[in-house]
Amino acid sequence: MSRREYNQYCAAARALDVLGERWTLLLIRELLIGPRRYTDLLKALPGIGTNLLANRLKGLEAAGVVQRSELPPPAASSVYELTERGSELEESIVALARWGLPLLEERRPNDAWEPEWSILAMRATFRPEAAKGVHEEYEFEVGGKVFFAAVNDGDVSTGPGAAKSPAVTLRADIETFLAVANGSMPMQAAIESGRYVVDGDEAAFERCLRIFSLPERIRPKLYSKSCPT
Amino acid sequence: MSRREYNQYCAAARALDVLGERWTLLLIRELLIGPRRYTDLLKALPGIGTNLLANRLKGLEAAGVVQRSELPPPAASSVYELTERGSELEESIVALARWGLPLLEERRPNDAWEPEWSILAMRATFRPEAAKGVHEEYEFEVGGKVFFAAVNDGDVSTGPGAAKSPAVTLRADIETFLAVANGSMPMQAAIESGRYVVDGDEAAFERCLRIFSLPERIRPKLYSKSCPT
DNA sequence: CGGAATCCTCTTCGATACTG
DNA sequence: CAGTATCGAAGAGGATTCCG
Repeated sequence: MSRREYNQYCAAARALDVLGERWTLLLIRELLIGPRRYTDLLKALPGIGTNLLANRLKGLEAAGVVQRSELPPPAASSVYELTERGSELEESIVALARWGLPLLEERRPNDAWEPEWSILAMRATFRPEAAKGVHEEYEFEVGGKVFFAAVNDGDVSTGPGAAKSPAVTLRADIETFLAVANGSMPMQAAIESGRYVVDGDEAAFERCLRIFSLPERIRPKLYSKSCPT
Repeated sequence: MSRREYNQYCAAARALDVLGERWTLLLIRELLIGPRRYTDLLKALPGIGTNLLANRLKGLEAAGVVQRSELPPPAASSVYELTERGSELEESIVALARWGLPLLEERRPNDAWEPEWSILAMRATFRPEAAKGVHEEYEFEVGGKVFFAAVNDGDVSTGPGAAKSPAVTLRADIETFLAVANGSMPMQAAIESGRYVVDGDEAAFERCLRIFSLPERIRPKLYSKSCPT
């Protein structure tokens, strides 16, 4: 019952033997954000089908990429999480995401979106050259979910939860957050409409925007769609 | 007739909508080495099946990742090559390959291997910290195929063909080259057996080995297999 | 011979239903 | 909540044929 393999003595092919099936890399993306229960994963991956999820988890567990762990008694439930080896996939997934950014354009009617996905997206849009000498944290609250980005010179770490001491806090509803993020709504307009709220140091806010801006080449596409003149 | 898509407003998911099908990333790996004719691709991807290859190429062409171009009259034939956008996948594929290196272990009986694959493999095993201050080229000839690596401080470029002015030239048959590369045969033994020939500056040779060595953590696995004592 | 289109079988996917 | 069982639909893989 061996999984289909490529039979090539090539590191990329061997990686794809483990990761190349449908859903697998998205499942790992989900676990990169943090440990998740089975049903959380089902919800975060609409369309996966419960048998496939179970198969993938089993395969990844056998491959040493994922492990189960039991939560302590009060919350008697088990979660899936990445092993250390699994966490090393972050680099690959962020690289893929970076390549995929120009494909994002506007959100389509059936597109799912979870605020947590920003946590990885920000690592993909992070521009080290704009972050030289910057040491500060930003906090976000989108659709009720809180996450942070901690910039440290040319480096960034992001995650769920609050920042320790944010220089700025940004709050928005999902639609407004996405419209600003993908460039189809100017930040200025969003703030004036009251649907985007910024608290904290103004200069830090400007830095935050520069550090996590989308690559320039995809902005024109977006603007030309939403502002056809 | 729409391809299966994930319907997630997420850069990684969008990238996988284009790249996630079976064979696609390996096909791109092949084109990263250089332009290829249809039949070259069939040979380099054993098992793909001609209809799948045609489908994948069509899909990637539609996605702007691959383009066809006609060679000038003498060699009246057409080749497939990556567009600029397609070439930007190098980072993602090298990241995947780097993650897959520990899975390589020994070559299995049915594993295909092409000398050209070293061209990408060397970008995956390249260790920038070992290449600080180094500016020189290495040339390789394996199974009759020639390729080079040009190290430039913390940077490397690799490709098919001869180096301009190699500091060292390494020559070996396929089996010996692989055995040394994956650590199951000591370089010393290979040279002494006469199946591995090194020409040029001795110090440069040592640097070359350090710069492109496999990560330490996978070496013990290999040695314990081949030297069970 | 290079570059596919067609046909046929087998596997995998995806959705729903069902179970501890 | 966390999966297993089932089954039609889509995709993969191999062989063969077709066209220039």
